[in-house]
Amino acid sequence: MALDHAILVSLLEKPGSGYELARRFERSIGYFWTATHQQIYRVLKRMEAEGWVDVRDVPQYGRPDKKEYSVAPAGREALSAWLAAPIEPESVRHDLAVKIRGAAFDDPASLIGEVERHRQAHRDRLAHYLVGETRDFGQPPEPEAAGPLDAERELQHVVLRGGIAYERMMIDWLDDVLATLARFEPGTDPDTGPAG
Amino acid sequence: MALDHAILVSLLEKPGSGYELARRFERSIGYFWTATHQQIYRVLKRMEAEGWVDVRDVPQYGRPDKKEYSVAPAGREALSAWLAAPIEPESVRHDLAVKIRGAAFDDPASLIGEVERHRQAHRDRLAHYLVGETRDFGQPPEPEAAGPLDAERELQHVVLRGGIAYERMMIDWLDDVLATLARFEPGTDPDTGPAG
DNA sequence: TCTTGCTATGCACCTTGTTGCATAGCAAGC
DNA sequence: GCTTGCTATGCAACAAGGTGCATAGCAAGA
Repeated sequence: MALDHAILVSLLEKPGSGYELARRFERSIGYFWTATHQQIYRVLKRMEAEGWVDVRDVPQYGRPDKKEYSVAPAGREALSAWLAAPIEPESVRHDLAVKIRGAAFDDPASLIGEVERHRQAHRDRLAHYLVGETRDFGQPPEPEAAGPLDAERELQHVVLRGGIAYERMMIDWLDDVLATLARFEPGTDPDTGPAG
Repeated sequence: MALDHAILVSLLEKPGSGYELARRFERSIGYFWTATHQQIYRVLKRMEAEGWVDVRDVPQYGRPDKKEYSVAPAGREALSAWLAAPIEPESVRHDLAVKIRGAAFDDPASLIGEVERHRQAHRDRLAHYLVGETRDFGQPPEPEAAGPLDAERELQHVVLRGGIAYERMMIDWLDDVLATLARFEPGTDPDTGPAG
């Protein structure tokens, strides 16, 4: 299970509470791994029991207290072991591709609106990534650290570049899909005919 | 749940047994939706109980008999309803991206072999797609059917083009990842130091 | 005062997905 | 006769993920 490891990586990048992790999973990490706050709290509890993370109660003023989690040595070891073990290339699940092939047995043209909606979502996400890239990686590292490479920064950047490449590819492909769908007349259900 | 609908689409393209569907999910459909034979048999059973599919016992010689499933009218309606309902853009889960960001806290260079393995898997899949594209879509549709568009064929092709674009994007990105990882010295664990 | 809304944590239940195993027909080879 | 291997279907148990709901502190505004 990689949710464990995604949380460990996030906590190594910066310790935080379950709530804060859930916010991160709506942003940066969430671009390549999704999780609800329920899953996160559950996994944190289990990892605490296994000694992978340490907890610290943090009193707060003006808002409820929180539990700040950080990675324990056993957690680092578990992450190292996972990094060293080979994993299978991801198994994809594209609902939209199922819909597109399914549209052949319904009305292809009626799918155009849905595809446009997805295209817009990918455009929005791309724009968001590009803003983040300029903000976080627009300038060269830090003025004083001209020598050694900052692994955390460089690797975060290459993952972000992957996200950007993915969104661009998706937008181009969805344009292709739209052009293909547009070649069909509305109401061309192969079974019920043009009249529905 | 889209597995139901993926199975319905596959059965509309061609009726078949659970076993045959499982084989398809290792090939064409499996490129954008994965399922084991266990899931398929379970879903087929449920869809049969709901009247979405019809079953026909097919005696076979030289091998065990099979049950051939086909889509019933209620199944077509369920598929139509799903096609008309908006879905959320997919939630991605990229283990490899978690590994890449995690490598910043371990030895980045030690991830090179794993990334190369994934790159090769994507090259293999791309080659496989391209062979299939030439085989199935290399020639224009059918000589006699020069008039109306074949929705099933065109939409299968645009989905395949999406798979091809995805694999090409991944290969390019993994080249970028490899170039990035190569800039780190082996054994540069930020905590244990170069000596390990 | 009451409501709204954000922060913060968590339980219970249900659905999905995965793993391991079991059964059985039939063919081919040793 | 025995084993191996492919076709074909399925159960049981478990792991993972998702939905709905509950609780609670605190601030701001109607």
